[in-house]
Amino acid sequence: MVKSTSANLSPRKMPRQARSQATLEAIFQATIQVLLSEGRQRLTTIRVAERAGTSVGTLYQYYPNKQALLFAVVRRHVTEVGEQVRRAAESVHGKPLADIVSAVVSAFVRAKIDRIDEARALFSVAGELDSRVLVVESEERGLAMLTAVLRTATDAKFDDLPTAVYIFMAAMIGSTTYMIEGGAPPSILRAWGGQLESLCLGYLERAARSIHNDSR
Amino acid sequence: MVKSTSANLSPRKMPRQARSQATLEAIFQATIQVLLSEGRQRLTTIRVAERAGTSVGTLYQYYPNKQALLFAVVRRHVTEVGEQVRRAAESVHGKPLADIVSAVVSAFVRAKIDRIDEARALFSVAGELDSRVLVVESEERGLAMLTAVLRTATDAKFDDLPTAVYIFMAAMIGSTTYMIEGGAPPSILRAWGGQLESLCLGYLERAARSIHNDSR
Amino acid sequence: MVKSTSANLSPRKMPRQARSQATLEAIFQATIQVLLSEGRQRLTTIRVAERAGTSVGTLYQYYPNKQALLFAVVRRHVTEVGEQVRRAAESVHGKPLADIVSAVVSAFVRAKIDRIDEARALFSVAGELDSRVLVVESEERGLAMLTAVLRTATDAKFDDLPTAVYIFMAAMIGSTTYMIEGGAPPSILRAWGGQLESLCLGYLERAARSIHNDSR
Amino acid sequence: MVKSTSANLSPRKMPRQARSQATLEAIFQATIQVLLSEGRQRLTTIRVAERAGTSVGTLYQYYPNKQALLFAVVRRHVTEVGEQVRRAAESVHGKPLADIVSAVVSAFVRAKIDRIDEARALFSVAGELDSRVLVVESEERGLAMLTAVLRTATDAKFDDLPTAVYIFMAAMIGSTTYMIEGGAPPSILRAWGGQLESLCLGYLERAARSIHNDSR
DNA sequence: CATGAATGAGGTTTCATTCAT
DNA sequence: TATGAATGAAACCTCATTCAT
Repeated sequence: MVKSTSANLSPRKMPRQARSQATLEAIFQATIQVLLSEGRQRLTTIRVAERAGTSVGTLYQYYPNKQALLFAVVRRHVTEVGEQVRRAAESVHGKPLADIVSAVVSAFVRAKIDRIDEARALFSVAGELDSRVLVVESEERGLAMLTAVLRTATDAKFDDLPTAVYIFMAAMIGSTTYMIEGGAPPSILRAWGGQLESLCLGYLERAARSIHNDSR
Repeated sequence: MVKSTSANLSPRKMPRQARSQATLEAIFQATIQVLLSEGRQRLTTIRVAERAGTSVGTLYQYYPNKQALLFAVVRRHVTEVGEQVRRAAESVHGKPLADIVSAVVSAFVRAKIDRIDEARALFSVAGELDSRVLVVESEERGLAMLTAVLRTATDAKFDDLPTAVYIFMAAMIGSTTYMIEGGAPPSILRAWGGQLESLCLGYLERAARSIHNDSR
Repeated sequence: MVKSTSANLSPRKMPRQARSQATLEAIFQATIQVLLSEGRQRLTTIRVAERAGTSVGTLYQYYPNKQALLFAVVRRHVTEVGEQVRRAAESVHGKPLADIVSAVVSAFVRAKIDRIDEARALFSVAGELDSRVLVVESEERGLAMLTAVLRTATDAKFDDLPTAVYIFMAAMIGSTTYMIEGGAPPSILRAWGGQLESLCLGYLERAARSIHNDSR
Repeated sequence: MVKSTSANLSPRKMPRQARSQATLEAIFQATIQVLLSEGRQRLTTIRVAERAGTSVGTLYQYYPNKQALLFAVVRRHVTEVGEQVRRAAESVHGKPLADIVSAVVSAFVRAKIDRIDEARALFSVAGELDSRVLVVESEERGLAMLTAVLRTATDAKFDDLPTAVYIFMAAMIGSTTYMIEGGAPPSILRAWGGQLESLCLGYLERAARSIHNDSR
């Protein structure tokens, strides 16, 4: 078995033919499905190949080993969610705090819920050391991005911006993960966007010396 | 869905001899240590026994199977953290919201940080279905407890208490998990109690029709 | 009583490639050989695989577990012996008692002796509950078959046919098993067919009201 | 584990104190009970000790190893059954064939049925090499004994006495084993003595030059 | 003597990975 | 390229036996 060295975790090839592309995607989706239906412990290469409608041999043509498969699932998820949030953040540069929080939180929640299967599958892999690498990378990009946009808020200045941003992110990501994974009731799931916005905004307002503080 | 055998997850015997008691505890601690140093995937019964300074055979005298070992770790953690929070909550019945949040949050944070090894170990097992059972149970007790205490807050009434409590808990547990697991810098770790209190209180004040709302 | 899991005792796949077919048969024969040379207690999957010239992994591609291996050996033996006897019995419908007994007994003895390795191997597994299932099934078919043919005997009618048939079968199978397993001397082994015929015919004549009883 | 060398199979001590005697017997009976209720594969020393109401340690005070336990069960059974038959045979020296067969067969059947638990338990151990040794020994004594008594039959002389005796024994023991183990219906079980007598006598009369052959 | 905790070899089974077809 | 049979290391778990208490 391949030990968790950081080598060899990237896909083997990016095939140009359409058929190969389809196979690759089928394997990718199958990985998620097996993770959801069987759990991390029962995720085997043969099961994935079967669910994808191919054979193990073919699977190994695209991914050098099993870790790479998990890596791919995690990477795609965090990349895409990150991308959605980045776009939202860019569109509210230089707006008031409430607008920024609203845009960022709702983009995040939408992205997660659109990919809820991926999110849950990812969770069962969260304990894995190798997946952590990707998540930490993405976390750093997220912190930088949020720091940048919050600095432009027209109506709030933060004494300790790094801390505020960290808590913001922890609240947004952590509590959403808790909810998705904990099997929250539909009523909560529906209200999630608004509640999370309230949670984050409530915190950030407390953390900011609001510019109009005195005029209240 | 992941199959849940649910068979025989309770410890095999509670031995009376002092030697046995020590062995039992050594195995318990070894499980946590191996989980932390090697991760869930590399947690093997032999490795646990070795780290505990015994043999596999002995391990199996106390736990009927590997799942039971994990079960024991998770159960003890959630039980003890839950207990700390419960005590704190009882001591602030009928106090103002800020006091309640402060007491609950700081009890939770203290309990988690006192058991930070257990908490991290628990995380790498979070994906396992069997552990979920315990966590869900404990969640339900937590919700009931928080609902009860928040109802007694002298200065806040909630239109939608169930939702507010759920978000409160998700924020408290979820973001703490995120932080502990994400490897937060010491500066954050130190500030955690206060920040988390701010996060939760900010939210709950927004969610409450504050009694003195008008007099502001 | 011995617990009967009764799960998954049928072979895993019937492969089409010639290589696989050969492997399957090699494993089958190896099971018998190991049973004979080492006994049931020392029949291990690794030993079987080694003797078959393959690896354990391969063994498990064909049989889902060890029980299934034993099951296969027993099933094939009782099926084939049963088949031989059935054919012999059909060929003597409507003949005199002596002819019927002669045909049935000699077919049985020949079938057993032709497969004497299987027969001995089977014996060391006889205590196993799962094998009993098959044997009992085959016993029932045997009783039905013998009942049918004895009813057509031209020169004998039985007051209590069910009992007579049962004793006939018990004598035929039981004493042959005893002999094969007890390590009878070659002289006995050679004479077995005739002696067993004598044993069974002696009994059945006593059990029948012989039609020509009076004219003797 | 002790390999099946023929060493060390005898009980460790024959205790004189009554309490020890009782313990020894309890272990003996427990072995049979476990064999019947769990099967050979699940016969473990701990299970036997528990069922006997003692501890493994104590068990090992009386038997040097597990094989010795099985050995003891088998030995006692074959010894006692053999003894019953021997007494019956002695009582019919110099009597007619029918009397001899009747005495021997009914003694055998009675002895077996009186110890039917032992008989069944013994069966699940039959495949074991070590038990075979005892059975073969006892078989030899049996053959000698039956040869001796049949030679005194007043009304029958055998051309090939060794063969006749062997078949007699195989029929008696083999078919009884088949019946007991096959789970014969009660009707058969009740009729067994008479039927078996008929079986054996039918054969032996055919095998003998009956002295009064001419006078028929 | 009795107990039962401890040991660890050995058995069963799974699964990532390779490679001949 | 695709397939899936083969491999064997490694995981889980059991149990005969010993020995300190």
